[in-house]
Amino acid sequence: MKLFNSYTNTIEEFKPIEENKVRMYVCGPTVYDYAHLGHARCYITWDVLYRYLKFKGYDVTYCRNVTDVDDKILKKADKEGKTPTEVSQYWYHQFENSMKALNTLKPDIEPFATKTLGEMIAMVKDLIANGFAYEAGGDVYFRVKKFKQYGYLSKQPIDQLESGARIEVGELKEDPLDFALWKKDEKFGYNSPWGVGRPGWHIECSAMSRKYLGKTIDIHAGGADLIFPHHENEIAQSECANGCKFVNYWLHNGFVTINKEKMSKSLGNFLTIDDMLKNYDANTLRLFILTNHYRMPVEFSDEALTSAQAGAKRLTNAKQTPINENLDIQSTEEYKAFVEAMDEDLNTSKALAVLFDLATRANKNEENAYTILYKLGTTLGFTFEKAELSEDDIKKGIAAVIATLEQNFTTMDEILEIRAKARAEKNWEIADKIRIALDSVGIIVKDTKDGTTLELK
RNA sequence: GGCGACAUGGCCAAGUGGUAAGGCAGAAGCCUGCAAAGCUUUUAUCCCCCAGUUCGAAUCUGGGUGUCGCCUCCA
Repeated sequence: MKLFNSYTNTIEEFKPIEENKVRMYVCGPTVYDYAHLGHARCYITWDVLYRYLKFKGYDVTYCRNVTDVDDKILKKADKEGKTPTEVSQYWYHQFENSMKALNTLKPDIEPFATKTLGEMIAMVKDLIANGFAYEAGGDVYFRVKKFKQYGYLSKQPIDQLESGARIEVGELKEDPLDFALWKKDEKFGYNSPWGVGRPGWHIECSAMSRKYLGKTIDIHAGGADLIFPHHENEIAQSECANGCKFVNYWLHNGFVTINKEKMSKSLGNFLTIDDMLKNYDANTLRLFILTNHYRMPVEFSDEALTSAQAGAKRLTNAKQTPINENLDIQSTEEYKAFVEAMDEDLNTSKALAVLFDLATRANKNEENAYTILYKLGTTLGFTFEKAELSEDDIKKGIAAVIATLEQNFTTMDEILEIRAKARAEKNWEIADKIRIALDSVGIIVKDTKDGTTLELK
C-alpha cells in the first residue's frame, strides 16, 4: 500500500517496522470546547486508515492522546471558577460522545497528558543532559539551532523562520526560535526538577508516543495545520532525546473550509459536530468527507451535505440480504478494486465508486452483492443498521394523523389498519391523507407487495 | 516576503501520457391506485488561459490568471 509521506513529500510504499504490525499515533484534541467539523474530518480520516489497516490484516496499535493541560483549559477554568480537571473531564466526555456518534472506533490507547508527566520530565532531562535544552528561570527551552534538520518537515528554511520569530515579554530564551519544553506555572503547575510548572504542548506528544509506542513509530498523523510548529518540534525533541528516527510516515489531512476559508476556532466560522448531527446522520458526514481525497480541502456547504445525504441513503438503503459469512471476499473483483483504490494513498473516492456499484447490484438481487457491500462499507466506517422509529417519532406521527383525520387513535398499528382497509376499498383520499400526514413529520410510508412499511426520512 | 497546494459537466468529485470513474441534481421510460424506494436509458468532442514536447496530453515542460493554506494557538 502506498501513502503520501509529508516528510519526503512523496508517495511511498508503506513498510512497517515490524512485519504485520503498525504503530500509529494521531494528535488528539485539546479538550476545552466543542469538537467541530474540522475535527470530524481529521478523526474520520484516520479512523478509516485504522480500519483499513486492520482490514488488511495488520496488528495495529492506534494511540491518540488527550491534551488536558493547556493555556486554554486553564483560562476556561479560571473564568468558570472550576478546576482544570473539571473542565478537561467535561470536554473530554463531550469529545468522546461526538466521536462515538460519528462511529469512529476508539483508539487502542488514549493517554492523558497529565498522566504522562513522568515521561515528559524524563525526556526534558535527557534533552538538557545532551545539550539540546536549557533551563532559564524555571522554564526549559529547546535549542532549535542545535538540531540541523529543523524545518525539514515543514520545508521552512531556517533563516525564514528566524525572521518571523520573536521573544515574548518575560521569556528567557537564548534564541527567538527556541520553544518551551517546560513552563513555569506556580498556580496550576506540577513539581519538576525546575520548580513548579507545566509541560509545553509539543513535548506531550513526543513523550506519550515514546511511552506507548516506542522510540520509532510507523505512522504519525494529524491535521495539516500541525506541521508547523507542532510536528516539527516533536521531531526535534524526539530525535534529539532518543538518538534515532522518530516517525517513518508523516500523514496529514486537509482542512474543512467554509466560504473558502479554513474552518477554525480562531476564525469563529466553525460548525460543531453536535450541531451537524442534528441535521445529518453519521453516514452522511462520513460520505461527505470521504468523497474527497483526504489531503484536499473540503468545502462545507448545505448543498454538498444534502447531496451526501442522498448518496449515503442510497448506499445504506441498498436491498439487504443475510450476510454470507462463507463468501471468500478476497477473491471477488470488488474486493480487488476496493483494495487497489485504497492502496493508492487512501483513494476513498474511487473506493466509494465500488460501493455504489455494489448497491445497484444488491438492489438487482445479485447474489453476494450486499455481503460485499456490507463488508467493504463497514471498513470505511459506514453503518447499515436501519434507524428504528423512536417512541417520539411514533407519537408525533399519531398526533399528525389525528389532526388531519379529526379522529382519535392510540397506536400506529391502528392507523395502519385503517389505511390498509381504506386502500382495499380504494378509498384513496383517506389513504393519502394518512401518508401525507406522516410524511409531514418525517415518516415515509412505503407500500410494497409485501405490505406497508414506515421509514424515517 | 519565504514555503506549499489547488483549478475537470448545473453542483461535488476521481483520473498523472492513449482518448473523461462515481455521487447529487435534471430529463425520459418501467414499476405503483397515487407516491416513496428501486430498475433502465440519458446529461463534458472535452478538463482555467497561452505556448511547447509527443504519433498522441486533462495528464509532461515553460509562462500567465485565479483560489486557498502554512510561516502565531488551531484538526
